[in-house]
Amino acid sequence: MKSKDQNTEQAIMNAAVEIFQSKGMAGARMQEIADKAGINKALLHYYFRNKQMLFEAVFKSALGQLAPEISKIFNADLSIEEKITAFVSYYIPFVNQNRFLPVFVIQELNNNPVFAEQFFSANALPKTEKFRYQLIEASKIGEIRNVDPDQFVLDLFAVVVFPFVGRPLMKNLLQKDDQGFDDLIQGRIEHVTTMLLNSIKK
Amino acid sequence: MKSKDQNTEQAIMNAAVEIFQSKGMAGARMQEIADKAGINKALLHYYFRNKQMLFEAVFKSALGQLAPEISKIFNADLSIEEKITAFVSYYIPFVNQNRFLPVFVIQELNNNPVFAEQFFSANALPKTEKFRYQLIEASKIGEIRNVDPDQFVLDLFAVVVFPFVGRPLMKNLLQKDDQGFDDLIQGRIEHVTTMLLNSIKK
DNA sequence: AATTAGTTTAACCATATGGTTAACAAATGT
DNA sequence: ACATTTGTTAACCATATGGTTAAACTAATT
Repeated sequence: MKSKDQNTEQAIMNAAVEIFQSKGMAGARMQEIADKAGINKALLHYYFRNKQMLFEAVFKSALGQLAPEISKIFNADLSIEEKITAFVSYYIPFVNQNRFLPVFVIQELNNNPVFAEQFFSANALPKTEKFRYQLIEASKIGEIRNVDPDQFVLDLFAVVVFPFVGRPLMKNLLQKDDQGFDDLIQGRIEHVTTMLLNSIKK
Repeated sequence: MKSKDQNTEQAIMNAAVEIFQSKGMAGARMQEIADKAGINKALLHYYFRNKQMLFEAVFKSALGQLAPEISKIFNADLSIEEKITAFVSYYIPFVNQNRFLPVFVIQELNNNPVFAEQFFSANALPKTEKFRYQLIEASKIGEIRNVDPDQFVLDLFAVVVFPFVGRPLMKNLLQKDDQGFDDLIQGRIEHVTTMLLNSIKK
């Protein structure tokens, strides 16, 4: 085998990430991915039988890292504050390094029933029950403000994920350039942590 | 002219909304839209010259209602609390009635440069400067906690928009069925309002 | 009844696109 | 050395898709 085999596969994955990210599954073109990877289109089908399989490979590789870690945090033996802090501190930098993921997931989950099915059945999702239970208990004993745990988990993901999903929109709305928005993301871990903790403080 | 002309156009728009929402611009098929509208594909091109124009028509019709109202709220002569309350109370029900919008915007803004350009140049976006200025002033005089106004506006949109964008994801994560998630949305206006106000309270 | 303008359709066209084939090139094993 | 396996390419194919055309149909208008 040629020495290139590893590099080629990686080159394809990298190219696919970019194209899928910016065009979505439906909008992505195999030719464009091949071009960006600097190879022939047939070679794409040699490494990844078809578009769907390439798509899945790219996707799983990125998501496989994220979900278990989040699950671990939520189910660890930590206080609410610690979990929120850990979640935010882990999630934001990760997504910042894998910006294509959220738009990708959102996009395909909304558009692609086959994908959705596989996605959910692949136990890719973190379990949040324990954390939500913790919230209920804490509010019972008056440790935190009375809050619907479902709403709070929704808030948690919202403030963390949305900046990446809505980046083009918010960039414009807040009149930032790319640098300025990146700076905002940089400061987001701290802001979001205190803001979330504040919102449930008694 | 036949009496049907209005109905046909509306039927097309309705069909297009559904298809564009669930498939995105790239994934939508003119044939499918025609089928759903109960007409011939050629008739689609008779009413809307091409896919792009149909897309824009559908989009503008929905967004045209939203942006001005948001702008009005942010620039009105209201207190911070009143603005937050008004924003949340208006935005959530509206998006709930036009669920395709956020995914639509996010999707195309991330994928379709032509769309992005038109979208931003059409002054479709609310101006938030005044509101952000208000936040700065309020924190200066100690009326609210010291908070980065950009981050807060980001939070504002995040907690309001994300549930609709991330619906399939969060529905699963929180183990809700459609009814359950709708109930959550229902309670969201109140939750989000208090949570946001709480997060900046001294 | 004939004309006209607007509406609708079936059939068609050009092209883009996902995917295949067959042949060639480079490693690898024997 | 040579046969075999693996990697890579150019050319090709079938189909899906956006869009067009020309003719038919409908309903007012003359």
